[in-house]
Amino acid sequence: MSRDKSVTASNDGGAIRRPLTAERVIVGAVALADEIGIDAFTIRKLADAIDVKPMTIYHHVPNKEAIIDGMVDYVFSEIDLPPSDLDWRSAVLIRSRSMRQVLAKHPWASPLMESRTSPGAATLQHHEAVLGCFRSAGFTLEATGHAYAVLDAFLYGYALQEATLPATGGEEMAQFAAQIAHQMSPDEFPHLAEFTIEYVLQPGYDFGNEFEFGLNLILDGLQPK
Amino acid sequence: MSRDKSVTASNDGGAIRRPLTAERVIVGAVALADEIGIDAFTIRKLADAIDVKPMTIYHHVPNKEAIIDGMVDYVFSEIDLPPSDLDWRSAVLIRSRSMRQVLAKHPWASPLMESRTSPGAATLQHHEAVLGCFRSAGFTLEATGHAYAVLDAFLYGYALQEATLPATGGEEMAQFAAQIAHQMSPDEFPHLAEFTIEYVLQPGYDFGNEFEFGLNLILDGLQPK
DNA sequence: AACAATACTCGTACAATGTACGATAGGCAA
DNA sequence: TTGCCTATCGTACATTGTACGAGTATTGTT
Repeated sequence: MSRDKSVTASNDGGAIRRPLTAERVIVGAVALADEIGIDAFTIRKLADAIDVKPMTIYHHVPNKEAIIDGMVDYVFSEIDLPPSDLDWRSAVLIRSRSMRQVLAKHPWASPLMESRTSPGAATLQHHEAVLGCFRSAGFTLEATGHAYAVLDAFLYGYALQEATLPATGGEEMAQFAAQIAHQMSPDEFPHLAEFTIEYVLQPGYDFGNEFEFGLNLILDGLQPK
Repeated sequence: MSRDKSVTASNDGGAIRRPLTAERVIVGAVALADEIGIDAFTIRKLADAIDVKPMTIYHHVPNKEAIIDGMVDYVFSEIDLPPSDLDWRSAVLIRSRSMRQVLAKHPWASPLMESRTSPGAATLQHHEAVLGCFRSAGFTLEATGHAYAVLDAFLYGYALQEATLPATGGEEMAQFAAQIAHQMSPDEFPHLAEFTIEYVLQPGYDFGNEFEFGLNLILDGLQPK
């Protein structure tokens, strides 16, 4: 707001003022969304974050939708591809764990990733690699379709659930569950009360553990057919 | 549903002008969101849809967030609970299929249902019934936690995927896939091209079939422990 | 060196949104 | 009647995405 727009400053007053690029917009957008969430994410705040004025952004990107497309593709680019020199189970395990980690870092991403209709390059490369992993292992096209559908449904759904939790296993978690528990009477919801108090609120509980259980269950159920 | 709390049934100038209620707001909101999607859903459009002026709504509901909370709880209320007189597998199958159907009717719902922090009555009743179903079947608390986590991750994730598709198995579907296929060169993405052209675009293909496969795979992997 | 074309940056403005703040009108009790 | 409560609404304001065009810096051509 009150920044002196250095008309002077031959070398630009210390800060390098290289031209903005679409990529810098996207990277800044991802960082901002991580910080304040997708709902609070606005063009004006993004402009502040990357230190330009709002309308500058529109010279590098057509509109907000395109920014979100770029953010999604960026997230895809962060996910490790299944290594092609391993058996399919190990390879899928690796990319699945990586995907979980990435989606946990960007809680806003999961609902968007499956709902974009114009995939970027990284998105296509990702799907290519996963499909290739199954096909090379001898999965039929049908078996591949089955496998990919269940697996990704689980991964996206799990990310969705995990995104709600404050911080798995921590103090906030207990506080959160306790607040929920407070809203229900044990008479009306006996199983819910039991589950919350005698399981979720117990010291060792960590929702994160459910991931490996589910992932292994699904992988156990898949075969090349 | 068809409650009629008309204090005075006497006519009101031709059109029945019974007072607005919070429930009518919610029901109208769900219908409107089904029609135009959650992003386009605004208070003004909702007001038009239920034939009042925008600010009238705020006399029955504190704000837009509360409307969304109500919408989510309404969606939960539509899902069949697992019948308590069946074995756990059949009971869970029924509620899962119902859930899929309901979430397909309300494509905007899945990302919201897992991210609300103030559950309504129907939401609590739903979780109570599902937990009770597992517990009554002899599942330990831990096994119940595992089971519920995988299962719902799959259901929400599947709903997310299904929400993207235009209309499964139809003409639009093929058109959609063809458009995607157009964006990728078969040289760069051979597996993606193969999968799309020789499987997805094939006459008999219907993504909806993946649901039963995944659901059964998961149920097969669950046990009371 | 001069100058035109181009590439960026930004100020201003507008329509659409959520919603705060009353102003109103009808019903009912006294 | 008078006064109060409930439900509806008109107006207004801050916040959003972004169209338009005016500035400034950079580059290419001569």
